[in-house]
Amino acid sequence: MATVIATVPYHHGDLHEALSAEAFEQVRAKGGDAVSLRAVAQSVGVSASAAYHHFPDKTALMQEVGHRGSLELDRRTLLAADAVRGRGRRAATERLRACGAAYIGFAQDEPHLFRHTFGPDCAGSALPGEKTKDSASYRTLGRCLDDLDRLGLLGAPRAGLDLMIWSAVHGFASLLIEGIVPAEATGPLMATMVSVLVRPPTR
Amino acid sequence: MATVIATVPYHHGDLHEALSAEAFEQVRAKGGDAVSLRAVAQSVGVSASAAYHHFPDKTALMQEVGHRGSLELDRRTLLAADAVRGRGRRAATERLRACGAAYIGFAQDEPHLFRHTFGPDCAGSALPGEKTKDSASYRTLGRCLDDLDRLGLLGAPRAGLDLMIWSAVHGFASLLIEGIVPAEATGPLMATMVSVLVRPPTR
DNA sequence: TGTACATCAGTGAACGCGCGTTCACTGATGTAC
DNA sequence: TGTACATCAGTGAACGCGCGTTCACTGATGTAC
Repeated sequence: MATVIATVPYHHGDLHEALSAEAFEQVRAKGGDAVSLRAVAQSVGVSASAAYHHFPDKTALMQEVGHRGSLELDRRTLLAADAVRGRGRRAATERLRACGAAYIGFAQDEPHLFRHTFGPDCAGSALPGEKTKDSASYRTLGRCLDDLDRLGLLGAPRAGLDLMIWSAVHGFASLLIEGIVPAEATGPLMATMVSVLVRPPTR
Repeated sequence: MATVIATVPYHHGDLHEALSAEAFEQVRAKGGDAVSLRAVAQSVGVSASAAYHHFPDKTALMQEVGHRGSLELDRRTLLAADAVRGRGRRAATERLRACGAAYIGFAQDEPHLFRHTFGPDCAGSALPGEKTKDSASYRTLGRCLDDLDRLGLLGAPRAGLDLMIWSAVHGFASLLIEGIVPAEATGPLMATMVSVLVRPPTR
């Protein structure tokens, strides 16, 4: 019977990824302000200075966390929208509602991540080659509006609605996680949005 | 001719107020995260420990800053709404637009203050006897909607519109100050809001 | 196949910093007699 | 009117802390010959 001695290898393998993932997890759990580069390095089992071989400074690491956060938000909204099948009025309406609810749900489930992702340390400076403006979650909301538009259900001109609904959903999510607005208001808010945007059925 | 020796009095007069005002100013200029109790005390010309005769801890001081911030926001929105005179369709519509624009303008002019006021250090815990929910700026927006409603101009049921418009304005302001959405979009956003909420003139 | 060597990814000690908060203290104030 | 004294609002030194970042270094890796 051979004795196997598990050895921690001197070279990590993919320390960049490991640091980024650990930082993400710590931001998720404690919030961006409470995360230090030292703590992240320690959790990964590496000296703090090792991080400087992979990131120019702490800011860069934190920005990558923000990027991961927005990917997660994108994933959730897309998933919610795709889960609603059908091409009719009912489906298109429900899709918009579900997409908005998913956005808000992300903030509710992961408030630290949400704050960090849209906070001053991340938001302004998107990752190279990306403008946050055309984030996937924004585009997903837009596609829900397209569906409604195609069915002739929008009560107002299509242009500008993207931004309005994104603003409303984002603002509500922000107010919600700070306790300024109650979680129970989420359903009613999305209902109001729909009732304002979607023309009532002609019968 | 008498020589007047200006003496800094040992007792300050109103150190609570002075600290609060100085903290407000520093948050305004540098952002909440960059403000330390020590720096505030020093600016006022007092030892850091003196602050503890007036505030239980730093958090309490910062919360008071947040309160001042929301008062300023209230002041601006109210001022903007009141500046629009008249009782007709035109005035009511313009009043809503102006009120929303003032909210956004506050964020734009004082991003640090805006972030701090609605940030996790302040928002949740309102000052005793106050629920942030019925903040004056929220109520001012609501009164603009009331005006429109009274004229029969709302295209959707009145209930819920307050929250929707507040969310939209707040969300847009948040996205704006993080550079995610351009300042030029402010006008179009408010135009979209109006076009969505206000029934077109029957002619 | 074996060896010298350049390269890269780690280490750990140190620098320099500012922070919130506590503590024993002292100077000023105003009130009771 | 004068004085003793309790009260309150200051002081400044110290505690204990964790932080981001730099630096000279060393261990592992892989490639050229």
